[in-house]
Amino acid sequence: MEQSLGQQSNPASGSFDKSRILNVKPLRSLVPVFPSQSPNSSSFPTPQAGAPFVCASPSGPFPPGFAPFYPFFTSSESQRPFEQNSQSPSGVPFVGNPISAAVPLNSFRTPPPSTAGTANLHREAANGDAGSSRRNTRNRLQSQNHSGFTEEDGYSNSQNQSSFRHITDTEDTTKAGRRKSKSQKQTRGALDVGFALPEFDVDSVVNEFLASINPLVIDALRKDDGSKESAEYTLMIFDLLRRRISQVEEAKDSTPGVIRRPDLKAGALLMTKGIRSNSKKRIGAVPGVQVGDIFFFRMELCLVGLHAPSMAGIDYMGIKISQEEEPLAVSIVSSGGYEDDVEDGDVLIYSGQGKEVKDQKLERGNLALEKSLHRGNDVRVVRGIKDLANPTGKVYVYDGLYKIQESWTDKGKSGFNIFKYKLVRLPSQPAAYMTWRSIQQWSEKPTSRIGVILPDLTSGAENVPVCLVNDVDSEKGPPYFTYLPSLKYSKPINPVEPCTGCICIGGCLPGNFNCHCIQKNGSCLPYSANGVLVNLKSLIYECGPSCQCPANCRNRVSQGGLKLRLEVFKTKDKGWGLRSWDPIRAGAFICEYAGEVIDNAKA
DNA sequence: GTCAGTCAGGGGTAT
DNA sequence: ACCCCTGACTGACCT
Repeated sequence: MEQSLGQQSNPASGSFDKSRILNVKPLRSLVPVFPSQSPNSSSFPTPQAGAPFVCASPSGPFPPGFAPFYPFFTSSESQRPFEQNSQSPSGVPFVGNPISAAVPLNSFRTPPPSTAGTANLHREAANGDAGSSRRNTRNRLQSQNHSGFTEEDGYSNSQNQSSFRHITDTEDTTKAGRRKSKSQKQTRGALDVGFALPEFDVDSVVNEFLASINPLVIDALRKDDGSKESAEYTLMIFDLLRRRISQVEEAKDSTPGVIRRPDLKAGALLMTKGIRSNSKKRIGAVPGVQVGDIFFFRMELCLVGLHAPSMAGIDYMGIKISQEEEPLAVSIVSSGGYEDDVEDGDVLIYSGQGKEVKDQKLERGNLALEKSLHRGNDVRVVRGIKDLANPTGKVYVYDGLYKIQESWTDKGKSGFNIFKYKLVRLPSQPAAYMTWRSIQQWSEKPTSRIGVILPDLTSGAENVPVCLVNDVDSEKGPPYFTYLPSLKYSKPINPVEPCTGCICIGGCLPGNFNCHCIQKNGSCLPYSANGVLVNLKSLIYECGPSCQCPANCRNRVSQGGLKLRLEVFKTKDKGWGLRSWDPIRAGAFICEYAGEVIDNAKA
């Protein structure tokens, strides 16, 4: 996506808001990434003019010559974020709502100062809004209706009811459907809510979501099968859909023990709709996918055509050689499921497929790897690694092309024969997996990173250290720089109306429509179980000190402070920058945008 | 917090 | 129908 941001080196004209947020794919390496200088000949709607660091909102407004590059409907309506009931041209509520100017969060971690003004400010902020930003958001707050909902997400209140109403009338005659609706009734029966409940139906939400995608983008995805844009649009749509499904399913049925797989559901839907990239299998590099690209789900590998099987580790295809067709391996995923040997970053010892309850056979993927050894074709390798920043998750890194050098059979721990394949990485490919291996070392011992000036420039102000690094010249740090973990006000802020907290003793849970904080967020918890924002919203209400939920409540994500390993680093020719050692999922909280608050006059 | 165990899944290939 | 280096969830275990 960084390439979409512009091609010239002139500074931004200032005619649009740089603080707006994009839903972008995470950066893939520790190499500084800047907007591409190369001309873009894609069929996708991409900007023609711009500059490095130019940042445009998904929904505009766009500078001259800067076309929208967001796959959802945009209209002049959507550019007014405080508008009630914003609708797409087709009359469908926007799924990806316009995001207003970024709002600095007040720190919940620092104890309130003793002055009355700032104490009030703290209380106000902790109720889910931020001091000075409250003034910015007053319009929105005034647009709340009498039920206490904001209209911003397009799914609240009366619209909610109409959006979801027909679902209750829809007969689901499947077994699963009956089971679900039964449990849904039980859940609802236990609740005594004083307002009309929204009816959550995944199918309807999915249909609304799909309807909100600009058909031109879907058309372009089907025609342009294999480009950077098609891969990135596909992944962006997948992740937005996955998070939305996850949110709706949780709110609909929060019964413990129900295993939900929004990744599979979102993936299968996009597959059937043709929203995918490189649907035709091929040997070698995949257009639009670069060495070092990271993925968070196996389904993403399917969708961009990197590795087709949703679970299996070996992907292969039949290749006609002279008269006969023989299977050749095209890609493998090394994920630690077998006794692989990954000592060296450029060499991978990969075990054949077949669970160790009997001798493995030379068939399917194993046969394909054997044939590829003899034919000498390139094999794509994806490495699965533990996501240190998110212990429940895994990260898949595309590590480029390898060749199979030899194969043998070995006795596994269980005593059965397993096939082993030695794969060697082709030279002159950018570092990918090895970068992540290095980061794991740095996390344990930051001083092992080359060019470290300070292991923690926050001096302990954050939960995790932020490294200061310069491996390009001798400068010892950015000038005129003081680290502030939270907002600093030059004068006290006037208090605003008090907020009512929730009474969720054990923490706010999805589906609890009695929760005041969930109601304020449009009857959906804004965060997933691992703290990722599940829906595009311009304003989130977190729990505060007047709430009875604990500090680890799911609705207190930003209050947990920085969790990612960041580093401030020197670039070759563009000054100092900030990057992350940890992979950052779309929607994840990174850090508070803190600093000294100045008024217009001072600015 | 970590780990192993459980289980419902989807895409693709083989039959 | 079958295969498979998923991923969400649970509960035992440890610190």
